[in-house]
Amino acid sequence: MASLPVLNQPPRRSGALLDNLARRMRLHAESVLEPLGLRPRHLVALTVLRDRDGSTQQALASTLMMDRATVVGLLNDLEADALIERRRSPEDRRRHIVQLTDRGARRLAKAEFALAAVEDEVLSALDTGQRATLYELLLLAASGTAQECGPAAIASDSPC
Amino acid sequence: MASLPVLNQPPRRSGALLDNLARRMRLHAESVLEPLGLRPRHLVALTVLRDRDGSTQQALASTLMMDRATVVGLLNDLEADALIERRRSPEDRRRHIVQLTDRGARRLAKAEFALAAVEDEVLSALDTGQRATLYELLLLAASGTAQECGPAAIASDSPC
DNA sequence: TATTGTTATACTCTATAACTATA
DNA sequence: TATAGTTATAGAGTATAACAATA
Repeated sequence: MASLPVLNQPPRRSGALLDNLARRMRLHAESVLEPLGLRPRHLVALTVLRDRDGSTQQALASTLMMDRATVVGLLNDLEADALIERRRSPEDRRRHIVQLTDRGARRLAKAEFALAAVEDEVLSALDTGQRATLYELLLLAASGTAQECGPAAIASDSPC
Repeated sequence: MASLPVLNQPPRRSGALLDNLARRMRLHAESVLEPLGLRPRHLVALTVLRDRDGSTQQALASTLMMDRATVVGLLNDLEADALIERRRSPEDRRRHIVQLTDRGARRLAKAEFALAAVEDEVLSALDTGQRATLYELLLLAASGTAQECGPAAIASDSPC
């Protein structure tokens, strides 16, 4: 009978690799984003807001898997630079509707253009096709799940 | 003449997606790793040490893209739990050779086994084949480049 | 009473710089 | 003089809890 070598290997997970690669990308990106007055977490937020025009802060926090309070500070930065706008929801005046401004969209496009060099360097071991595949898988994984769970919900095993 | 729609799209980058997905994975992983006395960054270090048996702290810092000083604290945690060992290099007594202990290897395997559920949840939008592809691409990207650059080196544009 | 956004505070992770020892 | 590891300190990023406005 043939051996089953796969069973003898530890079950290697993507988590640690994902952590490591994200860190490399973030460190390289920081210096590129600095002249644009942005930090990596700002870019993540802007990217989400582009795809989802008009989000409440709460919904944004869920998508980013950050606390509401953390998002407040993040949006303050972006609003101070007029990259996003907050307006009260007419239906529910407790809510703020957050929207990317034209200026914000332009800044984001500029940042993504500048980040091409960073991606080239960090993903230098991947060819063009592999990079495209990676992007598609990341997009599918990130948007497909749509986990509306914050850290607290995860820890408490709530269904969310 | 046919239009070139691709040119009209902003050049979307993987960086933000990578950040977001890594964050989701990390948040979920934390609660699973807690009973094992580990944190996500410990797992990243253990994973590297398994593949590269006998590394100096400096080399480990380069791979993890962390400062040497940060690695010291990280290894202190792991050594206190006897998951890694430090011994002086005979050739150069300034160096510490870091090695995964048997106990450390067992703990890592245990953690990776426990993290299967986390990966199932965070990558629920991906089927088995897609997850395997993602793992392979991440592994290739992370190990292929072998960027021996720390944050300082990146910022200063040194060749490293 | 529950929810949205906000503020104030504390904690974790990390980088920077100064120190020791070896080279 | 340069390098490996360590220590001490400061900064960024985040979560938690308490608060105000609204539902």
